[in-house]
Amino acid sequence: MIINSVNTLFDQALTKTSLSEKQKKVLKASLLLFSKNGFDRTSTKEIAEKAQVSEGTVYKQFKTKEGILAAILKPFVKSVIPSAAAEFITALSQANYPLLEEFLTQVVQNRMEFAIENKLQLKIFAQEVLHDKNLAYTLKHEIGGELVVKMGLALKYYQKQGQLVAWAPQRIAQYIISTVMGYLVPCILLDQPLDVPEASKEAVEFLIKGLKKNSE
Amino acid sequence: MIINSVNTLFDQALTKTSLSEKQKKVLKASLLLFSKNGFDRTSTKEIAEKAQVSEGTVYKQFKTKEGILAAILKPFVKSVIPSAAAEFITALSQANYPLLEEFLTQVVQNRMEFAIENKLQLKIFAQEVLHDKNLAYTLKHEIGGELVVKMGLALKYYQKQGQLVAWAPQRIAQYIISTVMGYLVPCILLDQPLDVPEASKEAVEFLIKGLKKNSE
DNA sequence: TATAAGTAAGTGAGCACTCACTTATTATTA
DNA sequence: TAATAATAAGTGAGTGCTCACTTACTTATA
Repeated sequence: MIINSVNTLFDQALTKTSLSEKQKKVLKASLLLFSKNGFDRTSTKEIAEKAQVSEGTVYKQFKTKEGILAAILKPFVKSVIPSAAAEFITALSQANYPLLEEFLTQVVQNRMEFAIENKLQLKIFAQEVLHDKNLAYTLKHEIGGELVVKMGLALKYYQKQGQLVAWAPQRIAQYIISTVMGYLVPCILLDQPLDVPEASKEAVEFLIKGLKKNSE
Repeated sequence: MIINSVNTLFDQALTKTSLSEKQKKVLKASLLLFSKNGFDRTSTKEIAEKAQVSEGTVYKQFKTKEGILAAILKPFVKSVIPSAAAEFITALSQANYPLLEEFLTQVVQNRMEFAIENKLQLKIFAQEVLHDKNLAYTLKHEIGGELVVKMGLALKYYQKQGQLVAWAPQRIAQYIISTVMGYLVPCILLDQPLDVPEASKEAVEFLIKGLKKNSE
């Protein structure tokens, strides 16, 4: 199998780097193999073959196999917080979304699209999180914590508006994330397509019901 | 570190087998090492050391390393469906067809306890699911499908009663599972304790709001 | 005494990684 | 501009090490 037009967002990110064509092929091949078979069940020989490159070339740029993994995951992880934060802010500040439902629809749909575009990286990240407690800790406290703070700003706005239950932002964020994950997990595990507009519509229907402030 | 009183339920299951003491120690050690470091990052030498047993002993009973994994996961996976199905039935019949909220509380609390008791196996299973698409397929269609059918019986009852929204049982089950998973994942990843009564109370509060039939 | 359980030193295969070398690209100078 | 030097990119046959698994043997049990 030849590697071409696999992961659009990933390809875009690659063009911005100063890597040679062969090195980019190494990263693409690694992304595919790691996500399919796992980091530990992928040999550097396999990577070289899939990238149509010698094994020495693999090691010219990336000093270790872990280095390849880092080169794949770092840009992804680093982009999660900024892109999500930006999404919350635009959704809010545009003031286009006076209703909680509109805000949620926009954010849920956008985050689902982001996840689908990065589903290979997400799968590799999940594999690593299950192997490395430090990474799990980072995910919860640094990434998760930061996201809750950013999202919390928006949530508090809707709580003041009386549209959203008065639960802790952390708790509300958890429900939003886990509900969205419910749609993403099968798609990531089985590499199936996801009807994002339909899924986000359904998810938001449930979330709104579960999170709206009951008029008393 | 010595292996003792680690996993109560696992220990109980072990006593029912015809394995020798040393073989049981092999399984216990493997359970701990696999869940902590992952299957691929655990060597049979490490297992033997942790079990205070020679490497040959490991291979007397379990012909391959995969065999050890199967001996750990099979009893767990096989018990998921029956124990859940039994729980749905007892939750319904014991309290003589309780309110949806009472049913959900009972089921959610019970399943959370089951998950916590088997969290090491669950973590190993998750690792494997991310590596093996066939296993992911089995999880979704055989295990998941079966559970939805069993749970669906109860859900349909509550739909007829007018207590539960008229969404597809598959969809409702997904929301229940993902909401519960939201509480379980951090605890499984970081090996932290979970206040099950509190967590299930919170989860049900949200689920009831999101899933109750709106009186029209 | 026969069968099972346990041992520890192998064994060969596969792995991540290296190194001496070749080829391509860029910089420098006549 | 052409020739050459200097640097970088790429190659593939190693290399040593770890790993899953075996085997010849010893000890315990029925």
